[in-house]
Amino acid sequence: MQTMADECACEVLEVVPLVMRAIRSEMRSHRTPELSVPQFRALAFLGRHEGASLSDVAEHVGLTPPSMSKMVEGLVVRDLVVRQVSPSDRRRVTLTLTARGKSILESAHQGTVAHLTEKLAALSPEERATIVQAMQALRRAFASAKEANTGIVR
Amino acid sequence: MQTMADECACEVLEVVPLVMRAIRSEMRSHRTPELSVPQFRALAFLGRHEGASLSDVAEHVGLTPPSMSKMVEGLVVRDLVVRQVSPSDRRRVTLTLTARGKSILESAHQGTVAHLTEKLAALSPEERATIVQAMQALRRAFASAKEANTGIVR
DNA sequence: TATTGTTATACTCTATAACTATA
DNA sequence: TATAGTTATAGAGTATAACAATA
Repeated sequence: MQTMADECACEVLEVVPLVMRAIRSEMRSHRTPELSVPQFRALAFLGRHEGASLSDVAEHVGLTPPSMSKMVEGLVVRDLVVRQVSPSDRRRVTLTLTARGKSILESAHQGTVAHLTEKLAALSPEERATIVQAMQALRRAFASAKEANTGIVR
Repeated sequence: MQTMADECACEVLEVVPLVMRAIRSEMRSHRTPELSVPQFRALAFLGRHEGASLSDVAEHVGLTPPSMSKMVEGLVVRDLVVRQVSPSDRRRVTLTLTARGKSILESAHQGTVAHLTEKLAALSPEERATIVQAMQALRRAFASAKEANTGIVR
């Protein structure tokens, strides 16, 4: 069903940047502590993977190690993340959220979800259910092989 | 159904950045003529609205006029866009795609759709149909009142 | 005076290349 | 030699403020 896959791709290409723009602008607004989307994603990853290394986070967020090193430096200065040398392999660093980091991650998440929820309230319950299903499918299609190894064939 | 709207927002917040990353990386790859996502969106808008002013494009893409002015300067230098003073109101500029601009817009669109299609091929036809429906709903929820039609003409 | 666009300036984000420390 | 991370440097991309031209 090649036509359908193409149509689907076109729709995704048109709509995803639109939604992304809303997410970014909310994330950077002053209603919520100011975080860029990659910063938010890095904090969220650390929330789920306590003690991850710099490379782990870089790979998940999709940045090069130097860029991530710089981002982490900023997060450490802002007291959102603790960076420690790993005892077992002194080349590695171990990253964890501070209490403040956890709290700010949570606020940013809440604020953004609230804003999206407001927009989604214009839709019907059935449409929202469809969106949930679609997001789950897209997650399987686009998740990196490492983090969520589902049925992605090559 | 507040819970559902919240769940829906959470899913969107997790998955949309993931898909966006794939779109961006394809857009900037060398398979397709290198364009940033905002550049692509500006060209696509000009494809649909020939002779639009700088402010029109800035508003659609979501940039300030100075930023758009700079972007347009780059597109003019790359021979993708023509910038002319409007005869009726000499403060305005009239922007149009060059033949090269049209062709590069089309290549970028094709290349990105092909890449997305490849990823979506891992899903079932039913799942793709669900995604199409979800995208249509999201478009309604997030499109600016002014320009509901964000599509590319194919 | 108000509007349209540009210039000047500064800051964030990202990359590549070269380096340090450790294994 | 290979790996993990950092530093140095450069280039987009974006914003705000100030300006010029036109209405």
